[in-house]
Amino acid sequence: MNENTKKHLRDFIRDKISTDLTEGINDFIVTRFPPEPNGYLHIGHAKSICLNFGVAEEFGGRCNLRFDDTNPTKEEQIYIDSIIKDVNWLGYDSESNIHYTSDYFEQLYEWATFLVNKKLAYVDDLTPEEIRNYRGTLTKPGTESPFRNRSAEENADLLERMRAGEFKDGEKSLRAKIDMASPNINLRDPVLYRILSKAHPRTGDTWKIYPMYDFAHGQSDAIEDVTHSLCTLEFEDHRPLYEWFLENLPVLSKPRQYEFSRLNLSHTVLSKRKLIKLVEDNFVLGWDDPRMPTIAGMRRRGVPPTAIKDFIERIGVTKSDGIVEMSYLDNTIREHLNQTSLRRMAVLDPLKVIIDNFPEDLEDKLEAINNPNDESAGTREISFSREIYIERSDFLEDPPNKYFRLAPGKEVRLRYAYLVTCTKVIKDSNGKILEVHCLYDPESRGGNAPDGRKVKGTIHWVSAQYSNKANVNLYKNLFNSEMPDTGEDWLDNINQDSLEVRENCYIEKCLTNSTAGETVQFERLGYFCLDSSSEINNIVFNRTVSLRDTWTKKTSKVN
RNA sequence: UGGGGCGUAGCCAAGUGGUAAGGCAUCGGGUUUUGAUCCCGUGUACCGUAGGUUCGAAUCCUACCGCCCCAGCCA
Repeated sequence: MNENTKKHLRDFIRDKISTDLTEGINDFIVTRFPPEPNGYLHIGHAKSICLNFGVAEEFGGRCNLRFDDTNPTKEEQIYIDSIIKDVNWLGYDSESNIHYTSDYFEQLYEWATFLVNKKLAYVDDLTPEEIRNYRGTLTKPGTESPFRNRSAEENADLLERMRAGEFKDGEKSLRAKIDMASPNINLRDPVLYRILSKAHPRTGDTWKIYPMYDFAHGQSDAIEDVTHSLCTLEFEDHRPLYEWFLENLPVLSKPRQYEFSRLNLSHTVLSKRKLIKLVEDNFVLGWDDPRMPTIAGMRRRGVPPTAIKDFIERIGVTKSDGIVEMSYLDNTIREHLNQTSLRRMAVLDPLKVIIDNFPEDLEDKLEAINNPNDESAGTREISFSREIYIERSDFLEDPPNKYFRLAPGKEVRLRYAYLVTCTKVIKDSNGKILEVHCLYDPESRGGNAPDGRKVKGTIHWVSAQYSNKANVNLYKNLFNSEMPDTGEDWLDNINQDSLEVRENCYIEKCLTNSTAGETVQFERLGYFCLDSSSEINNIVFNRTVSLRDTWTKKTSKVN
């Protein structure tokens, strides 16, 4: 999709920004993507990334990458690094405009003392458990803390001593003085600062207290002159708090928060807690396991970033939460790869075919088209020989009607090579087919017979002599159920067959020059790319996504 | 049963008072040296339900129903 044909994206957020611009409420749009560096980015984050960076691009504004690093107990530098890499890979500038909430710790602290002096915040001695009990429930109002009415002077002193590290974790906290009876629980004197004796990845040991999300986010937006703070639906209840801080603090700009629904994808999980579980308990091989819905996993699987962006654009931005079918993502990936990927041949379940009337020592070099959708991709040479491999599923001794492949006495086209007819089947004592013998039509070089006879079936093949061996990883959905995320037994839904390793595959010679990340099509099979672990003596390919297959769909329906 | 949201075909989603876009999937058909791609066609959506206002309602009003989120010193 080039600039001219690219459709104009429209949704309630872009509509709002449009009118804000035309009505002069803003003259420059600033958004931000605010990940907490406590895990790898996944496809759900991609939605937020594409929205925030996309909107900034479309309206000529700016999008800040801001690490929301207010909780050192969970955050790590490796996550910061991975996030920068992933955002960049998606095609957005993640390096020249990086911000950290921790850069604002001093300012945030100053604002905390400001609230203390205005008697809008107080130091509470209640323990976390007591605070919970005092908070009330969804239907019962909370109770005010006995420490709620300390003097500004005492609070200022206590806050200073909290910062100085005079108290143990959990011993005291700073709370906003709002309304313990509010029907919105977020307004029942939310905690602003907690004591955490934990070194921070960036600020080290300089802080003993750390701001909570609610006290940090809106103010950070204000500091960065963010105009539209776009977040997911679960923060809707926090908006009154977000605004409360902006109204009661001497901030210089007034960002506005807008909420959209987060992405739910079928047959996978998209919560960081669950993804961490999959990694740490070795249900997958790591954050970048190709079965993971992480950006890193999809990259390793061979998914192009443009396909991810396109998918995000297709599903739209709304406030209604639904679940998008994984097949929709797969389909979008296929669509992109179909246009761009080079065609190659590989056999993943080899069955040897011997062409009895083909010269024994001849290496017949044939011409094959690299990409029928892109003439500029040109052609390549592939070597044909007397012994070749075909897919075991492309031969049937007793084929059903309309089986357009190889069978005894039947003729089939070997793609870009010759027409061959099966003459003999060799089996072992158990009846397993060991090899198949054929005769070829020497006049059919390239695939067409001079007499013009029609041969319906075309199958792929690889020369036994002029080829390389490889391992191929075939991936399926990580979860069997459509919505594994519901319920405590989500791990029971894991698909035990999500990874199938084919160790005896043959690939055409030129595939040895592949590089990781360059996805090619194995004709009639699907899209594949070299795995990052691949070595010259141990070539490994990953299946990105299969080709659509109406044949097996049709035959399995009959059964 | 406190508060905040959401309910348009299997899925996503336009629509903002004038008589239901589009994409994906499905199912047909055509082209094809990938059973892929491509092309053409294909959907009685009681617009959550029930009332009401109106000449006219998916759009406005009322009530009800269903689903999601909130009781971390997580974000």
